[in-house]
Amino acid sequence: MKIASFNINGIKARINALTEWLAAANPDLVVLQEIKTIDEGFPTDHFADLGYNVETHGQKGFNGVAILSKLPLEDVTCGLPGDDADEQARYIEATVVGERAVRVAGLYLPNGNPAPGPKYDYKLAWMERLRLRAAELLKTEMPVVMLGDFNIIPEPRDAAEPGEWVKDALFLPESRAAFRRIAAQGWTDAIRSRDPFGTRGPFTFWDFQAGAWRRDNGIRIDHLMLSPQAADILIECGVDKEVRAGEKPSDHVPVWVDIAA
DNA sequence: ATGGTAGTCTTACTA
Repeated sequence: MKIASFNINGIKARINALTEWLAAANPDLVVLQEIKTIDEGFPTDHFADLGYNVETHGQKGFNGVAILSKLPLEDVTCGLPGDDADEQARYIEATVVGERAVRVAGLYLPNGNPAPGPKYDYKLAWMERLRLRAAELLKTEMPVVMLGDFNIIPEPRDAAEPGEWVKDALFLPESRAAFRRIAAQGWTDAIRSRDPFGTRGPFTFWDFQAGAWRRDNGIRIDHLMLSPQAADILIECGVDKEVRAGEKPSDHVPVWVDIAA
């Protein structure tokens, strides 16, 4: 079962790029971030015609997450538990049943800039809520794939120019510690696990500004976190870097994992 | 110190 994550930065602007990537990569399930539309504005019928079941958790103008899945989705829940007053659409979970049931948690973690400030406080509070939810997911002892745009650069080797990020919410020590605290519950960072001693990249995001793509000034912020039961059945994973060179690209590229499920 | 680019349904805000 091939499970992917793609921050598309606006479904209206990215419908062609997403459709082309789906045809090329043929994922069984993909979680999307930054759909930037309300549920009613999502082109559900278009993706249904391509053979995908569609679940959306949208919001007007900003944020918004979704799941496209060839296999039926069960027990879909929208929103990260822990704050009923949080109106930002950044989290969706579902169970997908192939040869066995897999719980998928798709997330768009707050950016947090500028730091310090209220946006950074929201990021850290959101990560604490995610830590609690992640612990609950591990308790199920199901294969769980928790994936999406984490807006976290875990280590200096995950940035082409780490020095440019030292005051950024994506790389501040407190951000990285919060991410590490979740990972240390028992999650495997799939991409890093395939190249544990790698010294640079692979990157998943290149800013639209300042020629970042041309200069390969990227960062790795889209992550595939596997529960122990999911890590045990890991076959392969990857980053579809070539998508960034396509027509009207997102600033992120897809990341994917293939598991025996 | 600043700017650089892209998306949304704003004429600002987010990233």
